[in-house]
Amino acid sequence: MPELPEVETVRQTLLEFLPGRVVTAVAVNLARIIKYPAADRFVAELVGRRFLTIDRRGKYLQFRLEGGYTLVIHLRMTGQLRYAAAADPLPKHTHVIFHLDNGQQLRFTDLRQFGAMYLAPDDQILQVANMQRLGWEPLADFPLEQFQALLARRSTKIKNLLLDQSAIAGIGNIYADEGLFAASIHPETPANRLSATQAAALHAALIQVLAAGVAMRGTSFSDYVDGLGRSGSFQHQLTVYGREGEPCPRCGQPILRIKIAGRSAHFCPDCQPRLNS
DNA sequence: AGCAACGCCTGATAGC
DNA sequence: TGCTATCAGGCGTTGC
Repeated sequence: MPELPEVETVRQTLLEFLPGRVVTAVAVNLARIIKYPAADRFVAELVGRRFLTIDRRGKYLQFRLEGGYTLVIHLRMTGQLRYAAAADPLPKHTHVIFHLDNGQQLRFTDLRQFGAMYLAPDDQILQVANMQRLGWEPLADFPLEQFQALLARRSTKIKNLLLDQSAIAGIGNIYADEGLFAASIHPETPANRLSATQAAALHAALIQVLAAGVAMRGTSFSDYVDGLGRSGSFQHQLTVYGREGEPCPRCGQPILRIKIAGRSAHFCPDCQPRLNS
């Protein structure tokens, strides 16, 4: 599933090809992907516009367009954005195709149809895409003391807090589990039971695993590929995610998987012990 | 306000 | 073999 490192890798890939290109036509084959405005207006307002650059905020891609508009795309679980030649075979579940003035295409493919697109003037796009709620950008703006203070006033399980996009933007299930293992913290620990030292270790661990994920061009665990359809390689570095029953890379104990708030959490029971009452 | 459960989706897999 | 049930989970919504 695309999290911060995967979305960042897609951004970097597409940045090599999209700036300067003009949208000549847009085919919307599944209208529910277009959240705002209605699909016909979405198409009408995109055609003729030129891509300027691409930004990322959390797991959201922001395509800056000529004329003061921004196109926001969220890949959710299985979304893929690929730059391809018009003659390349069209993958199944391709729901939106942006035709470009050089004959190439930007294609959005999404097996589970959870992905989302928004188009609005620059000064309205954050509200339209509900991005104003997003919290710290962990690789750019992640103040340690404020993170420690947030943990101290929240009682929810730390795994839930890491997945809360209004706290930290861009962490999903894979990097949450990997960060907690790297910091030796049990995923069900109440946030306000962590010491300042543990919070600092978690802060450092999150930055470390996210940066490693970017350096390895993402985790291709199931569906993820970059803007040219290429796999990442962080899946080979995973310590706990998807490794239920396999030995912990640190101590050899079998990795456990439990459910926390409906999501799976993977951890080592020896290296990530529960706090004593 | 904080927190948790549910719905949206399809393909892979488990179980009968 | 072929069917059905379950699971995967990001985020918006709903409700406690």
